[in-house]
Amino acid sequence: MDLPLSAGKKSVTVKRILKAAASVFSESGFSGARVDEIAKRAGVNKAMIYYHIGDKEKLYAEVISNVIGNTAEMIEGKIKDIRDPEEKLRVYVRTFARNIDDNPQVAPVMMREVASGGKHLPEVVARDIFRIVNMLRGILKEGVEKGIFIETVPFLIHIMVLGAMITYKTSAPIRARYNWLPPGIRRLDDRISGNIADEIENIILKAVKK
Amino acid sequence: MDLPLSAGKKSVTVKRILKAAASVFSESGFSGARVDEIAKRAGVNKAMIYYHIGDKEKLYAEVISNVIGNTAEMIEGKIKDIRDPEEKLRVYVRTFARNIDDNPQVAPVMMREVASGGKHLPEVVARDIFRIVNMLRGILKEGVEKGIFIETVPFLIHIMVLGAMITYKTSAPIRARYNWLPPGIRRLDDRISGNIADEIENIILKAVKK
Amino acid sequence: MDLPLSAGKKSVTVKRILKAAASVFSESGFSGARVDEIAKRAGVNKAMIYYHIGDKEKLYAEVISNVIGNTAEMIEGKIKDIRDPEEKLRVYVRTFARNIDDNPQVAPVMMREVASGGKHLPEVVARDIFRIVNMLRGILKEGVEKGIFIETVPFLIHIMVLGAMITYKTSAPIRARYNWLPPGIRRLDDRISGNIADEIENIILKAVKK
Amino acid sequence: MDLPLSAGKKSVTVKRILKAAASVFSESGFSGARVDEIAKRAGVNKAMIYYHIGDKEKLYAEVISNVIGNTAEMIEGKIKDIRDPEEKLRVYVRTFARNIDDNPQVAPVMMREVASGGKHLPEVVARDIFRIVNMLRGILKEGVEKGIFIETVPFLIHIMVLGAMITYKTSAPIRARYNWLPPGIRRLDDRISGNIADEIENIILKAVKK
DNA sequence: AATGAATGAGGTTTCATTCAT
DNA sequence: AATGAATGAAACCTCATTCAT
Repeated sequence: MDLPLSAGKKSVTVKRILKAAASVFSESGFSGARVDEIAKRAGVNKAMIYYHIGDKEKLYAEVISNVIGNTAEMIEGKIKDIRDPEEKLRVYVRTFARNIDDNPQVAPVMMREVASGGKHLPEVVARDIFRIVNMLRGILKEGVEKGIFIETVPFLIHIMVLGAMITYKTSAPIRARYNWLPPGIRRLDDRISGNIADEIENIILKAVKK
Repeated sequence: MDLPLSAGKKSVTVKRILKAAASVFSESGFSGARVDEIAKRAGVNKAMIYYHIGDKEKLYAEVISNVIGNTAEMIEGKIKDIRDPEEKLRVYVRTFARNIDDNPQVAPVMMREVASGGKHLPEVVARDIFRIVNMLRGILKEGVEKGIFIETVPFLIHIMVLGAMITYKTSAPIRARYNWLPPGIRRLDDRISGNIADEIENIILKAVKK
Repeated sequence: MDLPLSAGKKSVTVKRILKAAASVFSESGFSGARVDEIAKRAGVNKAMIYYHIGDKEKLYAEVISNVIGNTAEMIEGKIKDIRDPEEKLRVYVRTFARNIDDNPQVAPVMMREVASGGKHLPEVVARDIFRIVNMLRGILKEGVEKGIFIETVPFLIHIMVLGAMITYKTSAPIRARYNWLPPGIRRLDDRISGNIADEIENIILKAVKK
Repeated sequence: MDLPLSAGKKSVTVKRILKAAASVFSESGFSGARVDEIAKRAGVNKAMIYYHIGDKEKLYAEVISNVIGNTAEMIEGKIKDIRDPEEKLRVYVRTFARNIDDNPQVAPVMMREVASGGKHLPEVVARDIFRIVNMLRGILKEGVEKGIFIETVPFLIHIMVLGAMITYKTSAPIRARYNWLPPGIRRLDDRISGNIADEIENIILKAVKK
């Protein structure tokens, strides 16, 4: 499945800059990122970043949009043909997991963005996220109406899924570092899709189902 | 109940520095934080930071230890006199929530620390966190043995609780910003203790109970 | 004859930085030198020093290499075509003197470097100095074999020539300062080449000859 | 033989400060020396330095006077009862050597002082040094009159002795560092008194004698 | 006399941004 | 579109000196 990062008719230079920027920002955050490092990884001259994109803030905004925008549409696509609310909820969780796995920058970037109070979050992206929560509300509501789900707070369910996933994902390097950790924690894969997503799916569904 | 931030026989100056540092680091992260700003908020000459504590890295490590260390002991204290695993689990969740509410730096600092792959996480603190997960494992295991819980992955349960709470907490300012958000999301209090913690408690227990 | 300071294909900016650095370091030593002052004298933005060369230590090492490296080769060139050991020794002394006169930074930089136990002396430069002593040993040995010199300790001879010259040279400003000094001391030129070098030459040769 | 460093009725604290200062200044020079380090080595509180002595410049001046002042008198004492100019000259050299050996700070401090153009040299000390040169002139003149010495430039002779000795002495740690140096250079003791002083003595006398 | 804490000026280094080519 | 060099502001850190006790 293709990922939205660097889509469209961007020049190859711009694409490389954005890709490099995404990786540097995701590793170091906005203030920790160095424009020099981004240019180096992109294999382009630093001045090109300013020429093609703009200053650091502009660049960051661009990255954010690429990395955590456009998720809603993707999930919507996956869900629209499904009837059963339970199955919809399962796909919702799974798609989320897939997205986080396939775009390794999503989790750290989002975490930092949240931690900083969304200081750099473009409103477009906020709206996109809201659309996702809304979608979930629709699923849950439908389930309640059909008598298979109990009443819950959709936003909380969303936060639990999202929070668990990004925390799980980003904690992988930390867990890998300490060899005194038991295998049950340390060896857990850093992929969410698969076992972890399944487990989350089950927990959420058990919590939500009548 | 007293909170661990700046306990012990530290001089008043050191306490003020650590407090100021905690707030600045939690707002801006390591690279975003300005030593000048920390000194200013502490009402202290900048050189005093170096005199009493050391450089920025050392200061950050100190803050981390103060902010997210010593949580294990606190939770253990709350739980040790309880018999019933279900009640233990509930108290576990509630205590966690209380801690996050009372120490507003915990959530953002921890998120960023996780997002950066624990680059600055002192091992002591990592061990402390592990102790917490271990405690949870004990609770869940006891519940399984007593026939009231189903088998689950303790670390995942921990991550769901933790992830949900810190994400919920830190997302408050973002949610507050957009007035096009429905009250159900926007007006949700930024406190976790109370409704939110209750809801999380219920979800987790429903997911875990036979 | 061209002097080694700032030779090669260095950019004009780098050359200016190194020249300014040499003069400031030779006046004030490593700790006393101010990067600001070096930038100012070089007519260059301070950041350029870091861009082109590196930090203060690196800059100092570069200066040391330029200032007191490459002396051996120069002396070797002057001596290789001479047969007579006595004449060789005379040229050795004279060339040394010329070098110290023409590169006013040599003497103070070397003195301070020695005084500090060679804390910043790059090994390359140490080897270069050793080569010089070795050359002198060759000359003295040849003289002994030809029956015109007595046995001496080459390193000591070297130290006497070198020590006398750099001490003489650097003491000039001090001598000039006190007008109660007799002309025989005070007015002595600060140039070594000429009278002073002749005198040293004669003393050394008288001491060494059978 | 007692050395002049910290003589008189100075309090024990002052003595310790001056001793510590001498060692730090001799290792690091004026700008490189840290008042903190001096206080630490003296085992006294930093403020005491200002209370008892004054600022860094004052402290340095004090050290200089103690370290390289009072040499003239000592040499005069050693020489005054000797008749023979040749023997006088030998004792002159030997006493110098002893002084440098016994006061390890003399050589580096003097070198740096010379290298910096005597920026911090108190005039008293300059006069003391002049007295030494004058003494040497007397010896040489006497020798010439008695028909045993040839005409030489006294200051140059002085510089050769002094320069050789302090350069030899301070170069010891550098020579010790490089194990590729031949034993003839590397293993040479760092003491001057004895072999080295003898050799210098002989060279100078051979150069000076008719 | 002595101490630990405090101060402010200034030093080194970094970094986003722009310029000239 | 692209580059290497340049800039200035600001960040971090140090250090001589002084203060309060």
